[in-house]
Amino acid sequence: MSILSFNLTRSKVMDSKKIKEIQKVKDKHPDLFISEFWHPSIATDVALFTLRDGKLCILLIKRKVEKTWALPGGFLIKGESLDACAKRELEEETGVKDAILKHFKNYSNPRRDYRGQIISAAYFAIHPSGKLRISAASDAIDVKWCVYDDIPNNLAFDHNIICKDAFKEVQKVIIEKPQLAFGFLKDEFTLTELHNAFLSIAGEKFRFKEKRNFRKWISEFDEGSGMVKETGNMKRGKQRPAMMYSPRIAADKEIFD
Amino acid sequence: MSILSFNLTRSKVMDSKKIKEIQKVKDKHPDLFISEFWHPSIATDVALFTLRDGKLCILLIKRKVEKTWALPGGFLIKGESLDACAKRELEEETGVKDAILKHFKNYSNPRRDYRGQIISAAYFAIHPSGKLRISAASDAIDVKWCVYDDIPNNLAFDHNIICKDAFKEVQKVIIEKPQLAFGFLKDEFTLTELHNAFLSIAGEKFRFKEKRNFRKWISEFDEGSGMVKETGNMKRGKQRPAMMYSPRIAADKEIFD
DNA sequence: TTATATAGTTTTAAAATAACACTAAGTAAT
DNA sequence: ATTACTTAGTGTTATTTTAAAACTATATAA
Repeated sequence: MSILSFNLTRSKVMDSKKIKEIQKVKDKHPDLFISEFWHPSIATDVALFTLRDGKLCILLIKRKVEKTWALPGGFLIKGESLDACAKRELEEETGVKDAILKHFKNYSNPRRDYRGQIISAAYFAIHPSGKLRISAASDAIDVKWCVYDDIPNNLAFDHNIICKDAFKEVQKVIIEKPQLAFGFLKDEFTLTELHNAFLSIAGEKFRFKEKRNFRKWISEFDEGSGMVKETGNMKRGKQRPAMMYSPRIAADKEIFD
Repeated sequence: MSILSFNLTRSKVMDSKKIKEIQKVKDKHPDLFISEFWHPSIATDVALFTLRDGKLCILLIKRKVEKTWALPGGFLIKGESLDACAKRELEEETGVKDAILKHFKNYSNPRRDYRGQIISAAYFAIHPSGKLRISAASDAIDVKWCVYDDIPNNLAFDHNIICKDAFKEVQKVIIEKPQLAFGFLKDEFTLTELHNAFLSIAGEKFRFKEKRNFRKWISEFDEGSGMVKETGNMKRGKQRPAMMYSPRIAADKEIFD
């Protein structure tokens, strides 16, 4: 199969200079060009959520090429699973290694990306804001936390839709698997902080809007043994100190079976 | 170690040196990356469920090459979305055009298919058994309905796992969105048939095991307007005739938002 | 006519949820 | 030191939802 026939997968016609360039890269990296038949590209996109000052925020990067804000993400590497790809992309762009990360939907409209047919396996991720050390990655010229309600409506590709779907998914999952809330918090937290996490994410959809009902539910969770345990430490601020807690049930990936 | 020596069979994520090397090539030839670099193959697999004599059954095909039973499915065609691919494959193999069809998980272990790195977007599908006209498709030498509990444990690739996951997903969805049960039934049905559908699929997980509680729930569903409506017809058998009903809420794809 | 099989109905007990108001322990200001 | 203020923390009751239980009705078959 000649290199020219790869053009069939592209809308633009290449000039001879470009063809030479391709040939060079192909010669140098033959195993990256093993494909004989047409395949789509496949990438992962990650909607990373956190809470900052009680507000739900999402991580956005500014794309080098299009100069528009977008979700972090990137292409699958040979020999890699999709989960590993999402984890790697997240690590590369944010330094986050231990986020809760879960696939929730594929986006495969053949015209969703102007560069060609690129299937996106979309993930949501959750991390406490304190631990983040965001570093602009190679294919990004800027990175920022964006309050969820203030997401610009012109994100790259279909990323506005992905953001909305990801948020809906997080709302759904936090109600089905409340342990997910720990993902937003640090190792130790007060019950008020935990309650606020539920209210910030699920809002009206969360059953226990009242402090007392919430605390009762938390303490009776999982056959009465409780969802959290006291750490013995107190959080001291300008008012009455609050008991601090840590999860009794792990918040990591096992909550997804 | 160069990119060239990267081994396809290794499951581990590339180390940072390799990633940097690849990134360099990507940076140097950004527009080549999409269509020219290595891509995985992508396919859809469909777990098609139905009820036969009150028993949950799944459609299996016998693969021409490996001579093993497997789920129907196939490769994505250029310009096609994943949903369209799953729908097409299902139509080609079973003649079913109007099944409920939903993606639930990706399978992307790089060694899941001996032929190479093939990502599978797995779907579950639901259809009443009466309407099926199964026809052996091009890459299958046999097709059959298999009682779910009797699935052979040596299905092709990771299809045993996909079957289990699909079943768990159907159980979960039928409880969250009870309209899914209509997918197993014909246009008209009795309340006993509807009840049996819930019990056959969700079993112990279904809340309304008792006839009277089930009927109350059905009639009060959706703000008291009821989940079904009488058609005026009666089902006549060897015993007392039963009123027939049809869905008041559509069972089609809209139930998935 | 009688036996049998499935259709169809109502009430009560138990459990889960929702609604409700006050006391406790710290800080900041006077 | 007293007072005002802010957040932490706790029990009880009404309401709603769910679970569990027995009997009558209508057809066919023998």
